Amino acid sequence: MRVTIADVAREAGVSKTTVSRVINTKGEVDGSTAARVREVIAQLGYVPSSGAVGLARGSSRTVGMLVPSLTWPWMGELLQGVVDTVEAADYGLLLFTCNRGAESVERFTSQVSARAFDGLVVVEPENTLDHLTELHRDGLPIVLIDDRGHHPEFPSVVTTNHEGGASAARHLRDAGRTRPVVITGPEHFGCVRDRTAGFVSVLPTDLVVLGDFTERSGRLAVEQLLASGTEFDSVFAHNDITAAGVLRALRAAGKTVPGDIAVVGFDDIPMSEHTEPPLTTVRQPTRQMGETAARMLLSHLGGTPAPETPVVLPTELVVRHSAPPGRVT
Amino acid sequence: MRVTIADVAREAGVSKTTVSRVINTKGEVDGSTAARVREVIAQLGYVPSSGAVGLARGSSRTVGMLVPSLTWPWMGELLQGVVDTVEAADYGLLLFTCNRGAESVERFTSQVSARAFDGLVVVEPENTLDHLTELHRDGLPIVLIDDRGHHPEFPSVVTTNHEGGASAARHLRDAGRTRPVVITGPEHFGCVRDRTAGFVSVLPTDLVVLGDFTERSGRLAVEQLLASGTEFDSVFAHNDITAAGVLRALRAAGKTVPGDIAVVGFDDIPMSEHTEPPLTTVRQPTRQMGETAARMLLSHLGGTPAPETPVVLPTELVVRHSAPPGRVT
DNA sequence: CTGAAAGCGCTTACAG
DNA sequence: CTGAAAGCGCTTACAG
Repeated sequence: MRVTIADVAREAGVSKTTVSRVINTKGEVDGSTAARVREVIAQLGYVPSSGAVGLARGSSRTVGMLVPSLTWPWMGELLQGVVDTVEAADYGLLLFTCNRGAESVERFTSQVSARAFDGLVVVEPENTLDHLTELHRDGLPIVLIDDRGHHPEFPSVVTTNHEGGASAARHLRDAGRTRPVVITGPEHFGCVRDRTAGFVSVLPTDLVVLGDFTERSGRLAVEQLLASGTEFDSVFAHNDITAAGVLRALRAAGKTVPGDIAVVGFDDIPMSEHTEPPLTTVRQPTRQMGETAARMLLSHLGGTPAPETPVVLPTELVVRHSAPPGRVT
Repeated sequence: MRVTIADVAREAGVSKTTVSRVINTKGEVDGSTAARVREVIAQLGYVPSSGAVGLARGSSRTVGMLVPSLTWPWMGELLQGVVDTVEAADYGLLLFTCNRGAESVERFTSQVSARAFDGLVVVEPENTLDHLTELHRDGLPIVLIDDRGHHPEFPSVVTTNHEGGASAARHLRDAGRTRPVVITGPEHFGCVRDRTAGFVSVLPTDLVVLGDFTERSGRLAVEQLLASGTEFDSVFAHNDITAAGVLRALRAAGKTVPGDIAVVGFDDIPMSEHTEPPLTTVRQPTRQMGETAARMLLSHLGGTPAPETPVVLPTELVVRHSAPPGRVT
């Protein structure tokens, strides 16, 4: 059987209260008593039951995190940001995904509802939003990381999609490009509208192609543009995966980058350093967003009221060879 | 205050026992009684406390996972495999990292020791091995996913590193390559020794360069080989990141791939499809390894004894353009 | 400095 | 079909 605090107490010849005190270094305990208790703990291999601790203390010291998928290229950084912050505060992190349709949602519901955690960080909720709203109303602290939609009812962390698009446009304009193509993500996403709006506010264009954030959509878009004889001197893709497809299709068609066409992506995922040529892109502060969301949640748990408006973390243009600075000669 | 099972019982005019029964659909409950209870639950927004449930039931229905880093390129797949399996079994997943040296280990110790979970999946334990051994001896079920070391005392999941290396060599040999270079990872890793051994067992070579799994190490190795005038017609890199560096250095030096030099990597991370040219590589069944490890842990928790010997999942050669099949003409 | 006792929110024999 | 009561393993006033 599992060894409990009672076993330790008996073996050490003290009360459970005293054992609890030395474990939590709370209250005065005689030095030699404490030493003896610690010895017994080590000898018996005692570890407290977090369930019991949480129950007695009224808090689990655990936060939950709900993500749509763990294999998205920027998810690792985001997760690392959350985990680091949470662990530094001596909290645990309970991870959930909801990428399997209705079944996952149901499972999430039952698991999440078990209230194994004190608060929740959610990344781009899709079909779970209704449920989240309900949980939030019932008192569960929630922080969102979501560029795709606007959710004024939740505290959230976002990045500067509009300005990010604008920075890409300024960079291309300053390099002398005048005929840009924009390849977007799915148009119902808020970030997609913002990125496009920011871009065209600086560098207007009628060459806006609807994509879907896949490598294939970048490839297809370029192939069709070339086939139709459309003239363009640059591409702004709404994410790096799409930009990778753009690079590939251009190369296949014998176009040079950046000579014939300059290419700018969005995200700065790890791959983007290694494309050919390396990709100029609008960096999302992914890890920082994770850290910030976690910190907001933790301080909310600590009693600080959550900010009323979304916390905005700036994007940053990372210039590499696919769209170098200045005019290409 | 939080609403408890007692509140529900009072409001519904039944006992806590009855409420518990309808929640867990256990034992006979009158239909109309159950309906009323469910109504009250919904109305009050009641959610059970998992801490209390776990305490009463003697199990947390949660497994832990300890990883060195979340940003490694194949970690997403692995994690997804574990999470999917764990969630399908209605367990929760508590995530820990230990990438911050002694401090993390200590934190991990205290958190892990809190026994918030019934079992643990560990990916490449580094400095935590002693502690894990102790926990394991004290009765915590643990499953390892670790190619780097051999740990006969733990149940584990591994892949076929030796055969993977051999398959790369066979592929190059069959394509007529006779002067391969091997760029390894750090030599104290078991997987590194196995990959090299497998490779040279098929295609012996004295051109084995010590690398460290970074893109830079691939680049430097190629630059030095070229500078020294060493002749070679192919490269087997111990991971895809290194192979990406190899491709880059070759291109910079004006060598064609696969014309002058064929390149084979190891891992098949998402990036490898998008390198120039797309990378031929030895695929690790990363997601499957995660699934398998989780399944082993869960069935162990269910009472099935863990397998005595490591469970081996086969690698698979993925042929792309950096090393196409057959002889290059 | 130390301990007895109540309480955290559930589940589960046991009894009816 | 339903409920009273004990128990899960801790923490925390309260008393000494």
